[in-house]
Amino acid sequence: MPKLGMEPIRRAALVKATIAEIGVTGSLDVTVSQIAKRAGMSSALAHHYFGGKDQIFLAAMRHILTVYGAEARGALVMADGPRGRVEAIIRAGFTTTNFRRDVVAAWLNFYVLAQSSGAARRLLTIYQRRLQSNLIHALRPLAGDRAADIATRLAALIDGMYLHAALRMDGIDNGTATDHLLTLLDIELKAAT
Amino acid sequence: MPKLGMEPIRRAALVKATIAEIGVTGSLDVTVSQIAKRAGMSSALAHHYFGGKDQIFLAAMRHILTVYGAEARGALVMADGPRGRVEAIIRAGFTTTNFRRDVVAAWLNFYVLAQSSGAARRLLTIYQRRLQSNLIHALRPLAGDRAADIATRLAALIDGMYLHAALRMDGIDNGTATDHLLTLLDIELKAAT
DNA sequence: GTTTCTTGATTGACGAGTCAATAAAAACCC
DNA sequence: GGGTTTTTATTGACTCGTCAATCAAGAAAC
Repeated sequence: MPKLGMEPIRRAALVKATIAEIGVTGSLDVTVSQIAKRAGMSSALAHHYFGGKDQIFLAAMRHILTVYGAEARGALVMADGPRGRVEAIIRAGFTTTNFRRDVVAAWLNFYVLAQSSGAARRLLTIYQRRLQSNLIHALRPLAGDRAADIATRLAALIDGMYLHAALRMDGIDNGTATDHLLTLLDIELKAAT
Repeated sequence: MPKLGMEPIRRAALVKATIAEIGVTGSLDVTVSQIAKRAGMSSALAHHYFGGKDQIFLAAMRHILTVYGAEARGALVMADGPRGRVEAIIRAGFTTTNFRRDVVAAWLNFYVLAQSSGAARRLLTIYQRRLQSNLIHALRPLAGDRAADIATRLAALIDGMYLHAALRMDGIDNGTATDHLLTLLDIELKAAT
């Protein structure tokens, strides 16, 4: 039965299954057995490849971050001009792939975990810094000194809208969320003295 | 030993202890025993008064919402003019009492829980509607038809800033968070055609 | 025959919820 | 008022389930 070179395949399957299972439960209260079963293997194998539950979840989150980063970078090179770049960054977070039910669930739990887990916090910091830096660079030609300030507000509104859209608060979906974000961008740039 | 009329006292102690314990753990993975111990009683008594873990946590969250609501209402009546009212609403969420480490932790976990628990979601909806409605009423004299739209953005930025401040993302604390929110208010009002 | 892969079985711990039993106050009865 | 019953408060001990992590052993490739 055993074929060679299974490690990367198994790892990928486990990561995928972890995200799916978190999506179903809505929380990190997911057993290794559930994950392993969905990934088509025994729980012992999951432990064998990842060592422990925490590391499985961190790998899953790292994967989400990677996909998100790749998508954002892709949109960034296709974008036209500074304004288009900011738009691309804003839109990246609300793509169908980055806004799937299970990915959203993972993100929310990730925020919670970042309070207590150093590893999670570090990962979050990386995401945050990258977002902030991308925004500032794109905004600089449009807003000069005010770029950093605007970027902070935009970044916070991105997360806020993501949260509201995730929980369908006030009937917000990813479409209206991006609309509001682009509106904010408009008035921020208009308000440049 | 047993004194009469203990129920409200015990309930309050358990609610308080629950929030504290969530603050320490950072998650809802808190045992009833831990909560009960901190509240100075046996875990059996906690079950006796609340029935189950879920209900203990819901009561804790209801308490946080109540305190927040009271504080917001109080600030609202003291506020001067429409603009002052909006400011009061914004500031209420970042008060020292509403921004304690343990309260923040409870909020984050509450968002996660709202994905899967109907009761939590209902509670969140109430909070959300009240915030939205307060904002709209305060904004109406200042922005007319645009009030609803602005309120949605403000509400989302409040939650976003709360999140960023909670996780100390980008060095944001509750002070700078409110600054950014007031800045958004300024430029939203300035952008009125 | 050694390395890679795989799992069933097991262990050990932990935790939610229940229950029977104890104790004190209150209410009732004469 | 003294005795009895009922109500409220309280807990230690226990049940039952779950789950992370380990391990020894089997099977296939090399």
